[in-house]
Amino acid sequence: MQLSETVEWGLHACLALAMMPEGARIPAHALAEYHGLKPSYFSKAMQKLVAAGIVRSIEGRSGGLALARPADDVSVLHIVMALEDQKTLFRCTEIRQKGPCAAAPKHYTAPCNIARVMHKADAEWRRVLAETSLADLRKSAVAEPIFGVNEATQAWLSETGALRGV
Amino acid sequence: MQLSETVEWGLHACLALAMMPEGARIPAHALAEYHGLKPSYFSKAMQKLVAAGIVRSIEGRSGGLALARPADDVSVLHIVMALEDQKTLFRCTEIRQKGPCAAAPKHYTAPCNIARVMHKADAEWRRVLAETSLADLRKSAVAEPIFGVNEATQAWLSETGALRGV
DNA sequence: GATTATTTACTCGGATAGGATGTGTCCGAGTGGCTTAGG
DNA sequence: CCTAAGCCACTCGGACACATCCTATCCGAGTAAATAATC
Repeated sequence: MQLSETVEWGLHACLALAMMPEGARIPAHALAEYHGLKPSYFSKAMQKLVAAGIVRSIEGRSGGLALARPADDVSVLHIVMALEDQKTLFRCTEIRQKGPCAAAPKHYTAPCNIARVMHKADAEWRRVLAETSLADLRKSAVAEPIFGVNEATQAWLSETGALRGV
Repeated sequence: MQLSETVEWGLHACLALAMMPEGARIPAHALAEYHGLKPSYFSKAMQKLVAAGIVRSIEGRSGGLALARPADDVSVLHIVMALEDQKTLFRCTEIRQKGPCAAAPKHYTAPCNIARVMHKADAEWRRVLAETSLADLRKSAVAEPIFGVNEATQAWLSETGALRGV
């Protein structure tokens, strides 16, 4: 029942993309290496984000990945749902309509009280995730830098030449 | 990432147990048949609830299952967590500490902003589930009866003799 | 008739397969930049 | 020197294995009731 590990990857990757200057792009394998992740599987997660219209892929020799929309228009929920195939946490199979004592289907109009609670919790979960955008994450990330990481990142980017289109 | 189907089973089963008179018990296979579920796998879900101290199992010839605690002391969250092995939805593997640009571990004190958002959403999800107890579910279930189900249930119980210890 | 030992039917619980989903890897199609030949 | 064609390196995307967890099933250990034997 746990979220796929690619959710964490995708969130960190999107945050990194949001930190890049406008018009810049970075290859998927470089983004994976930067985060210490397996490039092959990481690219699969990126594919889902591309399919969802969150990330844009530039093909060709100096291609790479970039955000497809402004960071304000991408919420954490968008990313999570894209990577989890838009599935809800709880699924109601209407077992109350099964069994020897069930009534005719016409008598079941409203969802049962159990499904109501579960869906309410689900909605609250999504609400929190929808409240935070990539721009918010970028803002707090900038406000709370980790010692030396920014410098090391700049050096690594210029050293490897992973950043294109600047 | 979806919750196990046994979550729905366990919730409906616990609600059914909460509807029973004090001191009564019902065999697991009868509870499964009543809900139209596969008895063998259903019993596994019940085992988890027994291990969690939510359901009590009475052994022997006229044994069965019953709630181990008053319905007020069992929340929906308790049941869900028992069936999902107490796991959190999101798991942070601290990938920010990996990769070529990461700083020394001593510099990572607070959780990262991504983990904060995810855990906050997780907490809200749990909060909603913790707010509702089995007693609440029973109350609303009694207030919104489905046409004919109560009568059919009483008839089925006396016909099969599934209810013991009354 | 009451008590006790035995049988028996029925319960839960764990050990054991099968299937779906998440994880991991690889290679090919396609594109844009670089090289090079020509004007 | 400038232009244009061809080559090449590099990109993403999908096709292909492996592992883990969820799903499903069965059978055995153990218990309490029912039964039978005894006092």
